[in-house]
Amino acid sequence: MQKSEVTIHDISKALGIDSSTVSRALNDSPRVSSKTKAKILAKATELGYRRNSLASNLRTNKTYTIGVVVPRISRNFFSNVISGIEETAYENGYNVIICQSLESLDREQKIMNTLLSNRVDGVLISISMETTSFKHLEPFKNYGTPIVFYDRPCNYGGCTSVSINDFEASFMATEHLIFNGCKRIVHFGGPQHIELYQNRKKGYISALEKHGLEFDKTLFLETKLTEEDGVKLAKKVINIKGGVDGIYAANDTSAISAMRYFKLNGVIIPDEISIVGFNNDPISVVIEPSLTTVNQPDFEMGQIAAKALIDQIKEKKCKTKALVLGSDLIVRGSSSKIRLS
Amino acid sequence: MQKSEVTIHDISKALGIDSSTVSRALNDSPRVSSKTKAKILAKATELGYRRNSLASNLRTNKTYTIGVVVPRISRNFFSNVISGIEETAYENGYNVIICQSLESLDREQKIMNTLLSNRVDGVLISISMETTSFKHLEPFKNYGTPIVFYDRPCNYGGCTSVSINDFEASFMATEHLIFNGCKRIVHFGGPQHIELYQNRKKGYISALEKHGLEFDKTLFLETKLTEEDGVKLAKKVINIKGGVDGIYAANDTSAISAMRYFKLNGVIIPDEISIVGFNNDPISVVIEPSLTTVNQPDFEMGQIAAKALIDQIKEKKCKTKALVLGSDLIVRGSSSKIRLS
DNA sequence: TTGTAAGCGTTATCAC
DNA sequence: GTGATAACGCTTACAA
Repeated sequence: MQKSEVTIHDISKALGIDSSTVSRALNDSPRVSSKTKAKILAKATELGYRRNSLASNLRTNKTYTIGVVVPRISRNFFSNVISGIEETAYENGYNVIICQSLESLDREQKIMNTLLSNRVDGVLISISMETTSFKHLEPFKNYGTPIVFYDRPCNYGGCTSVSINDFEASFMATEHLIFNGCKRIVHFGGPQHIELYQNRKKGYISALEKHGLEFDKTLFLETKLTEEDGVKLAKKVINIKGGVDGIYAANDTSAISAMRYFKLNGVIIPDEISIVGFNNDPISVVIEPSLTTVNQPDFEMGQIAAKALIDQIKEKKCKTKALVLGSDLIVRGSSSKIRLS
Repeated sequence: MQKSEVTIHDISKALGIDSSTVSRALNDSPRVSSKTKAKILAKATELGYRRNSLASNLRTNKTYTIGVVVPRISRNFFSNVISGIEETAYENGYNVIICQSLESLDREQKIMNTLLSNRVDGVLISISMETTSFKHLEPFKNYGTPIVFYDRPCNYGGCTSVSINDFEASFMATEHLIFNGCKRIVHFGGPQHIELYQNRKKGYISALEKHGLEFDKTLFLETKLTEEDGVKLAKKVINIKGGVDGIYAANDTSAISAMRYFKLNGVIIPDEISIVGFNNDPISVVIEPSLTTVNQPDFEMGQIAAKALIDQIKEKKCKTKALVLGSDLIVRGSSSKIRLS
């Protein structure tokens, strides 16, 4: 019931040892004899001492905390990335502070301000879909606080980006539809100021061209790829002149939402329209037919991004511009002319 | 390119105004004339000043940060709770630091230690499935740092718990199966040292008894309700002597996993076995047949828990022991003898 | 190996 | 309304 805040000075007084020695002992410095170290540690636990990180961080100008900015933690892909980040961070003695931008630039700016004020040692960020300028990242440069982008790479200040090869993955996905006989393939694209979605579009176009299919602008539909967008997109697809026999969506959320709309409206998948998504969301394997989709190494991406950031915090490593991970297409029922379970 | 850390002293020097006045101005104290306030603010932005929260927090012994401990952020229910927490926290000027226990007591203990060291102003926690002792919460009492439980209530130190009425929800769910003609209903239960799962079991038993169905111990199956558990449970159910015509699962994860196993093995749902889950996971509406499930006000739960905690941090409110929210059963195809979409 | 003393950046308590 | 000064709890030269 004591409202104590036991400090090193309390331990110091209790033992008649100077607080500097206590500090050293608690930090396991080799400059303290093991005898006194033991005495101090014992007293510390006895009194219920807990280091005050605030004071310590202020003094050392290190927080051992990294900020993680994520568009939306409820997306399975991102929550797996976060788990990977946490794993690596904790292994290296870093704490993680997670913030959701909810795809809003305004929130993202506020978040960056708080992270700055809290003097995080580094930031891992997947920029929001609204982010077009990087002004809110500038201050970090001045402070020498490293930033690493994950999933959505950015050409900014020579920062490292960790992602998959979106062009190639997109190319594969589109080509798969072509191999399955699709000739009029719609692409559900994301905001085109985001490099990631540009690359997915480019991969799509490139695959079309390789197979002698001309890129038809009316078959490219740009949205934020939310569940609501999925329904709107599905409606549009149904009304496209000349018909559509395939869809390559830049995420599963929109693909699944569209699929559900099609099913409710009697459009047979994959017989009438084949669909390929992106992210391998848990729903993609449950929906019927199951959704063909691009699988990314999400957990690993988190680990690698965290490792890269920590290396930069320790400034032992030179910055790698881009770390590119592999990905693979998981073929399921939604894209095959023969129905699979 | 400057490696500056602009402090109030820099502003102080630049203007020939004492740093204490600068501090007051930056905190919008009424004891500074608006003229000097304007001058200081202008200089601050000019120099790119950012408050050092570490120093400020150390001095004031307040961090305006609350720790959130969550079993697993990838669970839709929890990520929605988190969104609710963040919303309310930010509105009230609090930062949120999210930590995953991954249902491990060991991790939970480590997390609590870090939160303590970081001197969070309060903690919101949904205890892990392994948590049987509360020793790791003790230190918070000594520091006078309030703790609020959410989703999984606990009788500990007079702390507030925010949850739904699990007994009632469970009762409803089970009764619904009975109304649909089920006589041999299996319950997929969670760890019974957790109050939440005790209450769900009690609700199940109570509903059975009300309708003259005896509680059969062999129909109660306790696991951690993971996806893997769902498969194991489904196998067991198929082999239960005397057969089974209904399942009430304490979460959707296990229910959905079991459903998928049943479907692959030719067990027809709901004709042969009706199923009801818990949490209204996004998958529950996509799977076929869609899953009848208990819907909880997740986002709201987060808001309310955060509000309760913040009130206690400000010590303006007396502690309410328990805050109980409503819930409702969403009836879908998995529990009706007539198939629904 | 241990002690002394200064300081991290901010705010609170006095004065004036 | 503003200024001087001490203090929050910890770390780290430097001294002993």
